[in-house]
Amino acid sequence: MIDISELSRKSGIPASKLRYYEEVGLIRSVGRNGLRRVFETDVLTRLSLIALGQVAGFSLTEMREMLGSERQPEIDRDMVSTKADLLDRRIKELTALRDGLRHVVTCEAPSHLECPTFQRLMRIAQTRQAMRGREQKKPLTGRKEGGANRKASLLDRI
Amino acid sequence: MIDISELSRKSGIPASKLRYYEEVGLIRSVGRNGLRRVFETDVLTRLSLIALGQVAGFSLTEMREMLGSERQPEIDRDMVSTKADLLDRRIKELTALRDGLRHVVTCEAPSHLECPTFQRLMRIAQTRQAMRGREQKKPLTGRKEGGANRKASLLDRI
DNA sequence: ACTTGACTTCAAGTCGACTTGAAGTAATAG
DNA sequence: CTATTACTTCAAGTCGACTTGAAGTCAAGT
Repeated sequence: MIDISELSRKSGIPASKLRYYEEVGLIRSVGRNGLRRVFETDVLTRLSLIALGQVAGFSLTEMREMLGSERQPEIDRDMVSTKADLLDRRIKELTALRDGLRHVVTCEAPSHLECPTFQRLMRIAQTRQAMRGREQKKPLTGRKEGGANRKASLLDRI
Repeated sequence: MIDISELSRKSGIPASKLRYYEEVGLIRSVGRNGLRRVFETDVLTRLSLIALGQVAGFSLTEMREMLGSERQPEIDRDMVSTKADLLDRRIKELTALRDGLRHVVTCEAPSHLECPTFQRLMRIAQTRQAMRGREQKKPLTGRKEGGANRKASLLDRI
């Protein structure tokens, strides 16, 4: 049992962020001491899990769904698997990109625009541009109302 | 010489986005026909270049600096090189992550939290969390005033 | 001469993940 | 018994990259 400042200290996460995470249901406090939130120490693990998920490209919303509000966070294997595949594709793209960039640095074609490697790169970018996913997102909080659309997909993030 | 709707059609980029790009100085129109913007056809190349840059993790601000307002976009080799290195690091991270995720799917440790691979992963995430860059950003437009701080670094995007 | 349709500007909204600031409260130190 | 300090809430701001909407303008077609 620790309070928010200690959790903050131990996790390296600012208190505001912790409050935010609680607000959106990613973590929960087990009670209060006066006004002060009191957490169980195992939220530390959960926080690591969340940080990991973020690096892997999960959104907080996804993670809330995955981790559930369960005591023992049980991980959805299908979701993880899908994400791994997504990562894999992204890695391939980035690798092509990296090699392309490296090439650009050393390439001595009169102009990059005439260099075939560069042109292949540009085609990659175009392709990406073309396939923009259209999905419905449910808001994390209900704080700000309004209802238009922008359909950022997983592909944008990973 | 083409007008915006044709540029939009040919590039697959919505007109609003093209106007925005012009507003922030990424592309420029060579004149007007009435109110209508008129572009030179070679902005198409520039737009590909921009798309490419985005995939590579450049921000629009960076690209404005790199591409300059020059006719022949000359590319800054140092910047590209740096970006390639950044990409490289990111690729390594993502690879570790992907392998880790794959492992998680098949791992039969009683709980993921006890699995050493998983714990190594979590350490990666923690490390990332720890090193948050602090840099000054100049705003792209002067549209919305205000001056607090949030220091998203390149690392967040790539 | 007028309508139409495609453009124009400008301000404001959107999204996710937070941070910031003002105003309030409550456990502890003296 | 009051300060102090550390928390609390809630609304609003931030960032980048755009999109949306209202209101205006203009060239071309009838």
